[in-house]
Amino acid sequence: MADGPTITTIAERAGVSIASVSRVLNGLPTRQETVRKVMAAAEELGYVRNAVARSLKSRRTHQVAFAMADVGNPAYLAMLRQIQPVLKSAGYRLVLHSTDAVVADEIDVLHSLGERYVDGLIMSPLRVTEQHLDMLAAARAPVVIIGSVPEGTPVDNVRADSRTGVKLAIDHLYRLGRRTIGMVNGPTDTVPGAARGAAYREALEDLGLPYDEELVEIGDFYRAEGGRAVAALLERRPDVDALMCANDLIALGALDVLRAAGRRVPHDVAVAGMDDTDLAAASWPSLTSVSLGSAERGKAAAELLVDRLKNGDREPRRVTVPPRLAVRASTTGEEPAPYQAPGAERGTP
Amino acid sequence: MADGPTITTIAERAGVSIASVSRVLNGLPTRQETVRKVMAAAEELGYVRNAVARSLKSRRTHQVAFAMADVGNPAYLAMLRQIQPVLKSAGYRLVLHSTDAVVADEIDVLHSLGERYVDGLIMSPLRVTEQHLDMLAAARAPVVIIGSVPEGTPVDNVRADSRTGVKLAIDHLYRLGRRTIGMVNGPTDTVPGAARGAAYREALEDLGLPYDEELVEIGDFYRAEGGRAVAALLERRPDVDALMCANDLIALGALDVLRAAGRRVPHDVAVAGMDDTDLAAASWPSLTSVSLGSAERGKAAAELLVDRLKNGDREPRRVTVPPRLAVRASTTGEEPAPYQAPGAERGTP
DNA sequence: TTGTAAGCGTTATCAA
DNA sequence: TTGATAACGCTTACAA
Repeated sequence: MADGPTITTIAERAGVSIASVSRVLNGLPTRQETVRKVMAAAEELGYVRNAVARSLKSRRTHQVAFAMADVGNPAYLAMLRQIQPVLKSAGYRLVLHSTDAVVADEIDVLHSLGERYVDGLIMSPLRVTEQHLDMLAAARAPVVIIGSVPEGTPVDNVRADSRTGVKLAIDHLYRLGRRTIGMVNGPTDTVPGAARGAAYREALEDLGLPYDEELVEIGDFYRAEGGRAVAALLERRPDVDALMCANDLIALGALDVLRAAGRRVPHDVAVAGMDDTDLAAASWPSLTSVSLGSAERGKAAAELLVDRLKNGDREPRRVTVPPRLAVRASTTGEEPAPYQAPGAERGTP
Repeated sequence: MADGPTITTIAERAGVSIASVSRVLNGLPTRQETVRKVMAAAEELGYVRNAVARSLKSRRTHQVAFAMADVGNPAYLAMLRQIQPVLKSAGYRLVLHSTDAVVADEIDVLHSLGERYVDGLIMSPLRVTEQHLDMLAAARAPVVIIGSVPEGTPVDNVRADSRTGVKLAIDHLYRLGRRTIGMVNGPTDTVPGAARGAAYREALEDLGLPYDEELVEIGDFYRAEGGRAVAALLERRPDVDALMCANDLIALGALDVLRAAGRRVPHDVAVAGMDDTDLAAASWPSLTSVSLGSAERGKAAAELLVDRLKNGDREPRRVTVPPRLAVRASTTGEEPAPYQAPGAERGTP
């Protein structure tokens, strides 16, 4: 942990000026003999370039930040997993910010761009407030937002399409012959809750099915809460033959409760989740689930940012990632063969 | 995205020297009038300190790196989730490195400490090679290793105890009356594979049970592979009444295959996994699983590093985190009540 | 081809 | 209490 050598140390050792050292290190035209001497000295001293000093001079840190509410959330994790390699291969390090779903922390991150410790930022805010928009307009580094921003906001933007996602699932249930399709949602004062609730209603309308408030139950985006909500729904409407759950955890809660109630899935009640997390493939029966393309959104966001860091100013771009329905046993009854490898699973070590 | 103001800009605006600006900004004793002028100018200009310049001067970046094979791996994710808040509250940013299980990449990360873009590093290497040890001895910043390093290695070190972990599970199975306990392991040329295989053998010995090679099957740490291995084992030893699986994915594969074979879990065959991932609680039947304390290890590592960054040189410290057995239905047959909230689940948004 | 020197934006020393 | 100035470690004109 001794103090590292600098170009000055090398210059002395090699008997040349620091300018020559720098030139050699950067591959600029230099006399062969000088190159040799400098390389030898650098080698002997175990020289490594000081990234901070380079950044100060070049005004580039080769770092990019990714800010989201919580890495533990599978959706953000999926984004992160795609963002990382894109940045890495473009030569950027990744700085991770967890904002714990606190808006003030998000604003903080935007503000901290002024410190210039990163060249750009990818942010997936919970919701975009007025304050966000103000800060975005004044941001001191390029920002890519994963989520929706108003037309005209001067940032690149990647969005999901949860409305179409819900529709995919509802249409699927309808084609399977289900006509009494309930909805188990999370709080409707959240962005996803509101969007998914509205989408459910629209999807029914498109199919000519009546919207019935009795078939809708609001809980929270967790397994136990989801289970409770499903129990209440079943109590009220024992004739329900399908459940559209606003996320996978709620759907797992639904499976718990249906099993306890002696209802067979999908024979009596078909169940669909959303987000297509690892849990969907792990549960039994495995869970049909709508993927909103978190992985793709992460990848797109990283690519947009890298592109912008190359080409300073172009028009802000917008990318919308289409949803995808992963059909599994909880609606069709057909478990995949046990030996068939599911997607990218990860385990020990 | 205009070029940000610097202390020079402020100095001009306030009609004072840059030294005064710096003093005010750092809360050093200054005349009230000067403070006012400087603060006003800083405010108007929307000044934010340049972190890079500060770092160059102070030789501290307030950044810490965490390097592991793959964030997608639940064990590393659990570490990350604990590391993040510890660092954050200590005033450090987190730089994330995924090494993709490539040893050269790990060495690279160690080498890059010389660039001084971080004040310290937490690393969870796959295995610690000679080269690792050489680099660690010469590391240009404090390092905490999650994993085992030889006695005398000059780094703080946090380790799990997989041997005791396996023993916990085997003892549990034994107490439930199982006497023909099979082992489904991953490759034994990996560190976890070797350790868990050896621990299985020892645990049996401790109980006075014979070690029988026929009861051991090697596959890989994935669900499909695990299933295949279990099928082979069942074929050879249909009398097996319990399966110790080297991780949760293997255990899920075991559940798949046992179900397909018409064997009831746990009535005919009890199943235990390892790592206690989210999947263990999500599966059905829910999975008894050994936690090796990834979360605790992450937390301990972060705390060790923060402590060392405060108190330059103290003796290297070693922390061992004890394993814990999460008992669930795959061994006891008792599903938790559906309404009972499982651990910290995360979902939408 | 090489060296001198300025400058990136700070902090910190030293006189005034 | 303040200002001029020298670092921090690097890149890059500009001169030699």
